[in-house]
Amino acid sequence: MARPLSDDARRQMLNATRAIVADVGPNELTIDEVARRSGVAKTTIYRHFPNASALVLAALADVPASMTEPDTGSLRDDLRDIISQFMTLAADGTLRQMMIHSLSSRSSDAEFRQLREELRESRRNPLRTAVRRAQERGELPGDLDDELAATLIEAPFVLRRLIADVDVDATDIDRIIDLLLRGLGGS
Amino acid sequence: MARPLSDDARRQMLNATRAIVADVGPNELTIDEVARRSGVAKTTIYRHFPNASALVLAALADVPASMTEPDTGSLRDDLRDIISQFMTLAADGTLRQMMIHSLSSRSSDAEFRQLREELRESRRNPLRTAVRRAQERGELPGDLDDELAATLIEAPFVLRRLIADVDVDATDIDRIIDLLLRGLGGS
DNA sequence: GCATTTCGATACGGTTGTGTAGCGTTTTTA
DNA sequence: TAAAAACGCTACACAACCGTATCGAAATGC
Repeated sequence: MARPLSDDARRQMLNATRAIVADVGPNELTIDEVARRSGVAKTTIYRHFPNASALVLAALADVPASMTEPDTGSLRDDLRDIISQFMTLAADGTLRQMMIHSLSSRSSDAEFRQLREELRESRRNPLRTAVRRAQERGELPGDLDDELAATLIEAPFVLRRLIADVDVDATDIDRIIDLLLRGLGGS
Repeated sequence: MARPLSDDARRQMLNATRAIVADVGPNELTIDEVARRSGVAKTTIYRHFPNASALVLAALADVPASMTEPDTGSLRDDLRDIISQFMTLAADGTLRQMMIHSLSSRSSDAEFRQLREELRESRRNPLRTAVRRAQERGELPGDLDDELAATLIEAPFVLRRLIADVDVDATDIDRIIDLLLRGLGGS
């Protein structure tokens, strides 16, 4: 009937929310801080979202789904591509903070946990597919469990990038993939 | 000169602190809750410790250092032993909560970070040693980087036990170690 | 152009946690 | 046995943060 909710204000608060999440994580985010950083009044934020959880979920809703499945015909190249995508996606601190939060959050946050689960699957799905394709090509033994393989592959990268929070460059990726394929014992 | 600080009260509050940390983590721990669970008055807790951080550090001080280095003469058996030790140590939730906390904690907690670093090294040192011994025996190639190898080995276990929070039994350990040694590509 | 609703701003009550103060009681040292 | 200090208890001031209320000013639909 009258003045609609301002799209501009909405954008401002969502941007500020994303920045704060990437910086200190969803747990430490306060509405007051969003108001301060975005320049939007706190009361206005509450006109758009009922609480901080809804705000954070709206701000992060489109984070997953941005991973694509490669099909190069070579397992090594497929893995290289998937891991590179993941590293790019995790360059900003958001993924890391989301994971930390979903680990420590109490029971309630069902929706947040689901978001994090989508994220996990968007990372593991391409890995499993790549493994299965390699099995069909005879590059990998047919009795290899693709779930276990996906865990083994992603583990060192998740650990270094999301947990230890150290950069992983292309050289590191190549070395680790090489070891994974060959095994510690060498060819 | 007069009545000394009660050892009994100290034990009570440290026990309660450990229980709370294993349960909800250091971040969610409150002095009030420690007082409630331990039956010790809040004022008494402040007579023993200046703040919650000091209390938590005192309660967790002796957690690391409990890992021993095996030397079975076989890399596979050494790894089995190290990982089993780690799984036992991590069975109670304390390690997991400590890791989560050290990830999310703000700058300040330097001492806590150091505690976590000790923990990490107490896990990685035996791994590196086992790898080097295997290299000396000719079980592994001499040019293998033991830092990288340790990361590759520990990663899937840390990920499953501390991050995903799923149990890892002896069978899982054997399967993963087998894959690590052989590589995904099979013997 | 007029009613309606958002916007920014300030203020407020409620909640939770911190760390301290006061006080009567209990324990230990000297 | 007397001084000193811990103990438990209650109360308090302080700080953050939440979510709401109120207000004049600005923007929009009809």
